[in-house]
Amino acid sequence: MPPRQRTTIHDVAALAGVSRSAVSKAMNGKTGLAPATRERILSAAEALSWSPSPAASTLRGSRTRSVGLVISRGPDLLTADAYFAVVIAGAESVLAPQRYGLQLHLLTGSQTAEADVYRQLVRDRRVDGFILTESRIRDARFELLRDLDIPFVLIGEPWGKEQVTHVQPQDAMAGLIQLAQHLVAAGHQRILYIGGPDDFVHTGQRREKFVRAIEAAGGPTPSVVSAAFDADDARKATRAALARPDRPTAIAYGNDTMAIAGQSEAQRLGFSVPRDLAIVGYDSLPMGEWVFPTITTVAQDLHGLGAAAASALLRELGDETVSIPPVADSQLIIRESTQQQTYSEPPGSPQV
Amino acid sequence: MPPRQRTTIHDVAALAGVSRSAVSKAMNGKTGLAPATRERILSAAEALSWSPSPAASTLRGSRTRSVGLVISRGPDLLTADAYFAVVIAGAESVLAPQRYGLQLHLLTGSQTAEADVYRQLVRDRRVDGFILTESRIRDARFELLRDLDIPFVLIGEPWGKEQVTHVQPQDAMAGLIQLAQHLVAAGHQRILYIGGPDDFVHTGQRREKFVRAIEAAGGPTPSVVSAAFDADDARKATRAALARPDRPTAIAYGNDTMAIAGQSEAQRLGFSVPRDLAIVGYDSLPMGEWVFPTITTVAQDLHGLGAAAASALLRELGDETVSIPPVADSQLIIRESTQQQTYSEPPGSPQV
DNA sequence: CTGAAAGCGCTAACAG
DNA sequence: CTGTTAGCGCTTTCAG
Repeated sequence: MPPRQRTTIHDVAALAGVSRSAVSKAMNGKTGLAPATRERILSAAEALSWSPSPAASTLRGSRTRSVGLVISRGPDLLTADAYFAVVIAGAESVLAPQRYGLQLHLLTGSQTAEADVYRQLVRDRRVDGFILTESRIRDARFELLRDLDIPFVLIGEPWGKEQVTHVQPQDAMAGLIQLAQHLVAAGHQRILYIGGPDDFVHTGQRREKFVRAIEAAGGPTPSVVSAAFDADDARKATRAALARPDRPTAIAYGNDTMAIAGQSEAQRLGFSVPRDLAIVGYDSLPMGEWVFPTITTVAQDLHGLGAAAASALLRELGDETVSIPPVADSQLIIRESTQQQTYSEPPGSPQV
Repeated sequence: MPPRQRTTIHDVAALAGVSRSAVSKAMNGKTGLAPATRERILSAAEALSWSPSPAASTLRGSRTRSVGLVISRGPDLLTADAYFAVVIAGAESVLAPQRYGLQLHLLTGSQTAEADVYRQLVRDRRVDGFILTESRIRDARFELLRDLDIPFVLIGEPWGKEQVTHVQPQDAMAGLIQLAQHLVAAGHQRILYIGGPDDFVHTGQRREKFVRAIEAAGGPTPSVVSAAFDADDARKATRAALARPDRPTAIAYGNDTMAIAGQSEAQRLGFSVPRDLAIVGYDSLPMGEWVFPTITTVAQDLHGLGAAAASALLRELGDETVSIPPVADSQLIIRESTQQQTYSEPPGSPQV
């Protein structure tokens, strides 16, 4: 007795009493089929629980039904920013129902290695398009992917005047305005912004928006410094800031990771948060709720961004039926690290 | 002028002056080729920077050159345990050089959804095998994947007497023994172990090993409780434990996430760590170094586990040439949360 | 040790 | 509106 045969387009065609090309058309939503016929084919496929073999379609020159996501970071930052997990889960939530897969590549190496990964993925026809995260200044990926002639969607705002399909929150400013009002209402006189590395587009934007929001709220113009998005740098920057006689009464960080590390460093130096110092982060990673005090932050709709990016990409790939889900505005989440009465005078030196 | 042709096996055959089947053999390491010929073919492929089209190979009935990793967790835990990122990076480090891709699926839903994902991935011939993480009690995935007749490798020890290929640290006990000696040397009289949920295999093992290690080191038999691996439960368990008159002088947690959340809760209750209470975690996630005090933990070679799992899977898939890299022993990392002089008497009540 | 030939399952062009 | 046909690029017998 021969082993059970894999069901193919042929079986479905036979069951529906049509030709294989009719089945193909039905499955790919092409025109040129009587609605009744299409219906019959679709239910035959359903009955046989058949769907086109991605390998065969790919070989034939059509799509892979798979999208690529390449993440390139130092090994530590990878674990640091659980950021990605949520974005991926969001993307998955639209990809899976459309029977698309996600090829993930986690790189800890150089930029040329990154380019090679893209190139190879395209050359091997493993993906139909890419989702890019973390928009960079002078982002080399755009040109590369255009050369490779493969669609892509960026999460975040592209650098400069680049014309690239991208998704972003409706109103990225919203949460920062709330944050500014919150800080100004608390009466902070000296506010420091410790931002991430300058090679990301969002870093500068976030910083500028923060400064603008504080000014708009009638607060003192914040001073700003840059760190490297990692814990070590955030610590150093925090220590330096707190050593100054005119030390800040509030520090805002470019992300939650830095805020957590910074807050710990302040505590280690003997400062009490939020009594001596208010701390705020950005992203609203769950982690911010596990530390003491819990960290006030600006929540981004990371899941929504992942879902929107995936949808936009599917549209680029020709799936006109997919609609792009809205991304929620950013939003202030007030937690313990800023829950304090009005600051009028700088707090006394901490006892160490 | 016609558009540039994709280079195929034909071009390589022509350049090397052999037949296409010879090229195929050379690329797949099959026997039946003169070493010199093989050499010539390989360099021709190199020169044209050609490698077999995965789609064509797959269609032909050979492999996909892609492995699957399905992670199934609540949305919060996903971000919580950056654990995965390291494992994936480790796997990638062996997959990429072998030109294998990784299909990632992040699920936040039910177990039946999980089974469907496996089934579909296999049916669509999207992967050649799977890497499984987080060995579970009565793990249903084994039977499913055996039914689907697809190879897989488990990270961790399988449940019960299951015969499944798996990878694990050489000596998982090593770090716990060091930890026990460390705690016992500090003179702790009452030690509590707050473990993770009972549906994972490693949870029970870790707990038992910890208890055994403490006893072996001459310490007091620890009491144990289970939480849900998430921050909320860890907090609750911690609060309950600290409310008792015979509260512990040291709490060991099943992972760093819980330890961080637990430590914060203790601080919120007014306890000073490590003065009133020692805290230890497990995993050595970078996050443990960002909080104050930094968390003593047992480091696992997560990257090594990912790499070993990927290698083992490639071997299962017939790539006899890959060797399985060693996984480092677990190892105690002493940080601030246990750096304290000897405990003789229970500390006084904290002032709240 | 090598080459010729068949076909994996699908899609798109074209003829009916 | 439907059916026939010709490959996509590769691997694998099988005969030389």
